[in-house]
Amino acid sequence: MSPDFTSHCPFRRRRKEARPAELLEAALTLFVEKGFAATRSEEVARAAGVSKGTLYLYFPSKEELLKAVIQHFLADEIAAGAAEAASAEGPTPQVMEELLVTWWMRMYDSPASGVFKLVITEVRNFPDIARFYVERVIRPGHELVGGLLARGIARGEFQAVEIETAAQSILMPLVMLCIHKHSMGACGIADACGGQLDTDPSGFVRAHLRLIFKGLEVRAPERAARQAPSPEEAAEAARGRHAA
Amino acid sequence: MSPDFTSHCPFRRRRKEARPAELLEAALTLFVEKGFAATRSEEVARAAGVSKGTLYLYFPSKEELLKAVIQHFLADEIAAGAAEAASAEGPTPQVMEELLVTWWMRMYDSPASGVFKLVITEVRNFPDIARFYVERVIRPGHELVGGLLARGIARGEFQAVEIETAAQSILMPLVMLCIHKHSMGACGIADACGGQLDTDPSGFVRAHLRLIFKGLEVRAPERAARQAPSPEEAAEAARGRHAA
Amino acid sequence: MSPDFTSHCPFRRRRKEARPAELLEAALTLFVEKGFAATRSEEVARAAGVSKGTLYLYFPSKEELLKAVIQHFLADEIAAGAAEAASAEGPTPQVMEELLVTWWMRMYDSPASGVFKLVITEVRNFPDIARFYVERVIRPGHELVGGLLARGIARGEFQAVEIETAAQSILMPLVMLCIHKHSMGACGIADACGGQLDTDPSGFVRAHLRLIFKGLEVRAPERAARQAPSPEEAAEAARGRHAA
Amino acid sequence: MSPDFTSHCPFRRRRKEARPAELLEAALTLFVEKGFAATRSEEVARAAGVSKGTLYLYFPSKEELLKAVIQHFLADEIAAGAAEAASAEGPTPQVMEELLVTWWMRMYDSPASGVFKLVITEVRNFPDIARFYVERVIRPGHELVGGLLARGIARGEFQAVEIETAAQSILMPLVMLCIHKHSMGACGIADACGGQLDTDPSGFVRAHLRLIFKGLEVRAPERAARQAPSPEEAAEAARGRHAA
DNA sequence: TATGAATGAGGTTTCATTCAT
DNA sequence: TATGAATGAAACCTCATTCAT
Repeated sequence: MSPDFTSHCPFRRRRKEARPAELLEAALTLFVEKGFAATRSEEVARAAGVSKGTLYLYFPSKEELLKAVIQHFLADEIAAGAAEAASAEGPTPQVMEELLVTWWMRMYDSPASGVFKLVITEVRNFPDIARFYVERVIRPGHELVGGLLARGIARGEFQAVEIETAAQSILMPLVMLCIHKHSMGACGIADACGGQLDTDPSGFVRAHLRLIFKGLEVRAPERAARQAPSPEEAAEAARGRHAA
Repeated sequence: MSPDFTSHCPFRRRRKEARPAELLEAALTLFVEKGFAATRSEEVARAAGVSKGTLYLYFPSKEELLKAVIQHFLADEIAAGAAEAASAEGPTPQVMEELLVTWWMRMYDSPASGVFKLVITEVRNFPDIARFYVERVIRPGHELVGGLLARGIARGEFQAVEIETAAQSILMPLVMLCIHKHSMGACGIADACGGQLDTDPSGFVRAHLRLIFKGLEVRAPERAARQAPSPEEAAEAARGRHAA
Repeated sequence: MSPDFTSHCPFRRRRKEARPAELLEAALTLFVEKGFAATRSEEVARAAGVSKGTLYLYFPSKEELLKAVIQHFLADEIAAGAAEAASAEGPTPQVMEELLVTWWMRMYDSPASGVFKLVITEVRNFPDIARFYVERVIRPGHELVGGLLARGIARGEFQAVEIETAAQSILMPLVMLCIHKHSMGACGIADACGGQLDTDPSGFVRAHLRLIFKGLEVRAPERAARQAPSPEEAAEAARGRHAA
Repeated sequence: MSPDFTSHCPFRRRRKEARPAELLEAALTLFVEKGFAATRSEEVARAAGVSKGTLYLYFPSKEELLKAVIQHFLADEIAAGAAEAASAEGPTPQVMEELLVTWWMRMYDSPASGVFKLVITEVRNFPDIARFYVERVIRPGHELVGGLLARGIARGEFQAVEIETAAQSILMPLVMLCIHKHSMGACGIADACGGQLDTDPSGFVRAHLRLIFKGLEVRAPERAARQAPSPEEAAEAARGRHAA
């Protein structure tokens, strides 16, 4: 009865093929903003520019939509960046800093940054999510950081710390940065948590990593350095101080 | 004018006074587990051992119950612990370690640990929450840690780092530990994030703080001090490399 | 356990005996104001200065309270005034005017005036009410007015109109006056229906009765008193008389 | 942008357009019968042949449905009839009688007759209603009758009575007739108020108007036409005239 | 007798999902 | 393929009534 322009019209065809991705992105945004249960499926449809019924042509239920959202953004955005670590050259701290800052800020700026909040919120209601998340986010993330830590330790650049725990200390603030962006950070309370999180997230990531690298304590050797540093020590200290 | 018979009725009175706390605890547990929107108010009532109607004798709406939950557990549990910092004696790193481990593990083991997840989840839907949270949690927490950092710097124990940022690096993993407890950690996936988070949270807190204190990098003076590694040191390094 | 002062305390005893009447009056006021279904039984209790439970010591249910309210105020206030008609002396129009104005304004000023609105509102939900109302209000009212009309007709003071219908024309505006008091008249819209209803209800009753007595038309004989009617006027008057 | 398929679907469209009116009529009937608060919104839906949810597609709440009911039936039925008065020709009493009988019986027979009971019942709970009612019913009604009274007075057909008060005397029984239809009259008590109200409402309207036109009293001039009044009669008549 | 905490049936409203077009 | 009207289960909340004190 109503003529089907769809198959003849390249614009519409493009729209049709783009639909699932548009729906997923709209769903991610809304689920992250309001939570899964508090988001109405019609809102998702409207945000993607289609009607309620159309949503159900692409996803059989709201719950399947949630799972698809998480899979999609885990697969595309998060895992992608992790691969670049292997080929990196140079001193491990610098490699690690550049790699993590680059990787994480891409995450932070992409819609995928919301997935962390979403997963935290919904894992207990939809335990399937846990499997994806462990496999696609936690494991790759820890392998990336753990690999770099192991390399640093092997090369004598890092102390022989317990790798898993150190990876947590490194990664957890990065994850919190993304969570913050989509919770407190979206509430418009200026400087809620110390303004740097909102105003200069990559600066925070960098500062965090350097604190982890250098440590907080003023250690004996540095005080020793006042007496007589070796030439190597002096050079390294200079570099470190400069960078900090 | 009308005599208050309630005060003559000890059983009734005790229940009436106990009810709000029972309801708040039940509500916290369920809101943290399932999220606010996905928790039915009748579930809260049943979990507190009363009927649907009774809940509404004490809280005028589900939303007010949420706000009361957050206020109650922020006020009672979180802020309480923060006060103990001022009177501490001794070297700042040890003081800080003992204080934070004690404080945070009390949080972690109490129902209040769920508030972090709850706030993250709901703050955008109920922006009133943000104010409480900043005033009662974020600010006291940062003041506690920031104060200790400032003391350490003043005493020459710590390097002159940017206090706010360092406080974030210190606190964020602690917050993540609580969030983890109520999200992934409650999903029954063994070793989801490296088992230590679930099996030995206080060990993780301690290890995290020591990493922050000592730093990751092997700095020249340390190597210089030893010159040649002892056989034990060499063996340990090898094992570390192996583990990684 | 709680000492029973009631039996020893004259004030309280008086209160106890007065309770039913206080509850009935509070109930009437609220039922008239908000309607039966929209009035909560606790509101009635509070308005009477007792607690929810006490209401149920005197009336077994909200519905029985309604019936008691209507019976009480029909019996006491309305029927009472009707008896005075029989003994009246003098020309029927004056008797009628004085009697109806007096009787009705006592009604209008008493809480019983609300019963009309209440009955209209609730008869269909509680058909028992209809019986009371017909027996205690409609029949006595019509007998009062009908008796006076019959007397006037018998004495040649009134034309031989159909008594029932004329009684309706006389009484309906009086009933409407009471209804108005408790509906539009209570809405604070000045002059909603022509201000006289609100500002001078007895003036309205009197004017209404005089209009009924004298009629609206300027009749031929009156003009005849002034001058001789033209043939057309006579014809028209005849037609008018015929139509009547 | 998104094509409107609704317009291609005549069955659907017809239903969608018909629904509001069907719901309004069902709501009026039930609200008048049982009162607003005692009517469940599902009853309204079922009476209109739709499900609970569908009602809420057309009206955002039960309260808005009430307001829509009153607006709809005030606008359509009541105001409509009032316009016909201006163009009428002939002697004012006849014009008035024909016009009011016609107008009012159309009201009486239409569902709109219930609006009077509904407004009386609900106006104090929803004061917005008062404004509509005054503007759309009371004012037009009084203007219609008041205009005819003024015309009659100007032409010397009517005595110079106070127009507002006389309009009340004329209209109030008509309003009561409608109220009666939906309260006592619907209770199945035969002859509750004198059977004519139920069996011959237009007869009542006509009789009421004639009583108002002619008046009840047998007046001196009429008797004068027949024979000379006795001195007593003259005295009594004088007294009567004085009082008036 | 008087209280008011407690109950739970029942009311209003929402929303995931279906389906005729 | 796309729509949005329709549904009804289920959520939130109210309130008449009970009952231990």
